[in-house]
Amino acid sequence: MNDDAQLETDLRAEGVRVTRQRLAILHVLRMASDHPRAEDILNRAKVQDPSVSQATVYRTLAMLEKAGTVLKNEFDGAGARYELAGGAHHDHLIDLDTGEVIEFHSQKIERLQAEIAADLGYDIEWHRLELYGRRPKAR
Amino acid sequence: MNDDAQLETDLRAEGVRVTRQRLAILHVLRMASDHPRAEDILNRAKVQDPSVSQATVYRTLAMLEKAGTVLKNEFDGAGARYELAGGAHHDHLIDLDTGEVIEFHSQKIERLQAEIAADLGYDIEWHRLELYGRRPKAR
DNA sequence: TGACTTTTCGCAAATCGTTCTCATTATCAT
DNA sequence: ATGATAATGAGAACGATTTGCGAAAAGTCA
Repeated sequence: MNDDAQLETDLRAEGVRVTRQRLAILHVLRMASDHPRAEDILNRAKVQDPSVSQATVYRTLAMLEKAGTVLKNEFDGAGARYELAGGAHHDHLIDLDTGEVIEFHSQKIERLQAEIAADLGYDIEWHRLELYGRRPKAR
Repeated sequence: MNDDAQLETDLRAEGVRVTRQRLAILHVLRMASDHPRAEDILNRAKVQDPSVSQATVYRTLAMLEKAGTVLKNEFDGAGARYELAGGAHHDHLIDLDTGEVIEFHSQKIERLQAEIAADLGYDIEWHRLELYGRRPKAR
């Protein structure tokens, strides 16, 4: 149901112009099961519409991020990696050997974070929790 | 006891040449109670030794990081911020209004992280936990 | 559909923090 | 002191991202 046509409708609802390039980028994000970088998104979008440019990818991602449609992750090393928002909140575990990104969520940790911040006199606006590890070699 | 002279001794022990610039940078780190950026470190080090250059600051920080003497934090926005290692492990809470960095530690969260990773079949190599918040305005 | 206004686009140049090159200088064991 | 070698300063180079600008599309209204 939340197909490309739906995404298009959502864009219009926000008074944003629907362009071929934007649809191509959104399509890429919808299809992605990994957490692609801007460069990956550009390459994949070009398959659908060769006219998409780097600048447009960045501009569109920034715009979608502000709109809350995509999440921008700045993991360790290289550039940012993106994912479509929409699901439930989650944190990430990055496989140091493969670069694979695994999503997880812990209500307990979230609660503890809020407690800690409260004790220090703060309200959390957002947080970043990333675990970097490797799968132990079979022995 | 862990004064500049001590730091110098440590450097020599690792077979590293002790230069004026390196001592100046280490001195800055020792005096810093905040989490300065490379640029701040450069400016402060220049007070003690005007000959220190940007390149040397980065080279020295990279070297000290590898040696485990300093910790490099890549918080949201701008560039990396550094701190002398040596204390106990801790995570950070960044004040979104002032940029101030507050350190905290939670054994419970650490434990939960390890559990989660284990459940997913991973050993954590390191992690990054940052809380971004603001002090609620008095009302 | 055509004429018009506004947004978006592609391209190339500009940023920004950081890293590298390389000729010169400083450190340290002798 | 002297040489072998490592470290330095200045500036160019880098990689990811952003921006300025004239051209090309999208949305509007008749």
